[in-house]
Amino acid sequence: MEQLINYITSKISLSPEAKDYIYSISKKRIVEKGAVLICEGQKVNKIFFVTEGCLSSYCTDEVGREHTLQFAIKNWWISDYIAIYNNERSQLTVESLKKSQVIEFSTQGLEDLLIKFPEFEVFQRNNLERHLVSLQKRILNQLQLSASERYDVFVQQYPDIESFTPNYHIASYLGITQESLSRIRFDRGKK
Amino acid sequence: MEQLINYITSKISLSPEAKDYIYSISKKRIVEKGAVLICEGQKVNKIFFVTEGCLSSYCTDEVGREHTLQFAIKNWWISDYIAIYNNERSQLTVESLKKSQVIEFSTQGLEDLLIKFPEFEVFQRNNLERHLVSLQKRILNQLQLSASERYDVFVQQYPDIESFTPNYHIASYLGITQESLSRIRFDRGKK
DNA sequence: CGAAGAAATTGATGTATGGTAAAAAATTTA
DNA sequence: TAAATTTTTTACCATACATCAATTTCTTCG
Repeated sequence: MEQLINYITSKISLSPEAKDYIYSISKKRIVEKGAVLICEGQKVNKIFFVTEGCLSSYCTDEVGREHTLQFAIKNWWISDYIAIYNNERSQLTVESLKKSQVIEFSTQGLEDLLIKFPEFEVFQRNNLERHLVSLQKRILNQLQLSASERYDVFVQQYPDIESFTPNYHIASYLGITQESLSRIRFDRGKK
Repeated sequence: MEQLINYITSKISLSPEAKDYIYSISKKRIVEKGAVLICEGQKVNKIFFVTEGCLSSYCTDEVGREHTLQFAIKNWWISDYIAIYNNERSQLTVESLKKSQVIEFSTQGLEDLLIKFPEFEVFQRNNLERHLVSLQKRILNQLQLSASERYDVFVQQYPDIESFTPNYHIASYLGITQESLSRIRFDRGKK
C-alpha cells in the first residue's frame, strides 16, 4: 500500500485528504499463482495496481488459443480497459502468474477519485501516456521484427518473467507458438 | 476550427476563457497530399488534430520498409508520442495521405492548457483512453487474426481509406507486403 | 492527349513460422 | 520418493506470407 503512495507521490504531490480517499477506495490483496482476478464474460469493475509479482491479461479465441495482451509487473496497472471503455463484458482474463501483491480499486472508486481530487488527473494522464507509448512500441515491433528479434526485446523488457512463467505465455505475447519459441531458444544455444 | 470546439464541447463544457486560450495556442492548417508534418530525426513539438482528410504516421526500417503505426482520420490526434514521451527525436514520419485540414498545437501549448484549465484534463484523458483501447484491440488482432482477417477489420474501421491511399500504406499497417494484400484482394473477387 | 512515372498485379520460388504428435524433461502432488 | 501432471523439446511436414522480377494498369502532368 505504501508502495502505491510512494509511486504516486513520485509523480504528483498528494494532499492528506486525497491520500485518505485513496485508502478508502482500495484494498491490498495477496493473490496466489494462478488466481484469476478478472474472467471472461464478467462485468469489469476492478482495476489492479501491481506492487509485487506479475499478472497477465489474455484473451482466448474460438480454437482455444491464448493471446497475451499484457504482462503487468511492479508499478503497472492492469484490467480489461477495452471492456471498461466500451462498457462491455470482459473478453479478457486477468491472471496472476506468480504469488503477487496488488492494490485493488473499483472502477467507480477511481472515477470518484478523479472527480473529488482533480490533481489526480495529472497522475492518471501520465499512466495513460506511458501505457500508450508502450503499446505503440509493441505494435512497431510486431510490424518490423522477426519472432526472434521480438523475443530479444521481450527479454530485455521483462528479464525475469521467464524464470517463473511457462513458455506458452511468453509465446502468446510474442504472437508465436510455444514450439517456435522453443526453437528460437535452441538456436540461441548454438551461437 | 469550429469542428474542434464542437468536438471538445461534446465531451466537456468549455469556459469562454478556455476556448480563447485554445485559439491562442493552435492554428488551422490546410495540408496537401504528401505533405510531411513531422519527419524522422527532428525534435517533435507539434500535435495535430484532424478535422478533415487523413494523415498517417510510420517508421522506416534499415531496409527501407515502411511500417504504419497509425491512420488518423476526422477527430483523431496524431503526432510522435513515443518521441514526445521519451523526449527523443522522432523516429516517425507524419504525412498527409490526401488534402487535409488539421489544427496544429505546440506540445508546450497543450501542456500549458492543461495547467491553466484543469477541466481540460478530463477531455485529454478521454482521448488517451480511446487511443489506448484502439491500440490494445489492434494488438489482439495482430496476435490472433490472419492477414486476410485483419484486412477485413481494417476495411470496417476505415471504409474509405482505400479509395485514396496506395496499397502499400495499408499493407504496411497490416504488417504484410503489398503483394500479399493484392492477392488477398484477388481472392475476394473469387467468392 | 500522350509520355513518364507510380502503383498494382501476377507468377515462380523461398522462408519463417505453424501444426501434429511423440518423447523427454521438469514440476507438482500424493 | 514415486507417480501424475505439466511443460518443453524434437522431428517431420504443411502453410501463410515474403521475395524477386516481369508485366499490366492507373495517374500525373508537360
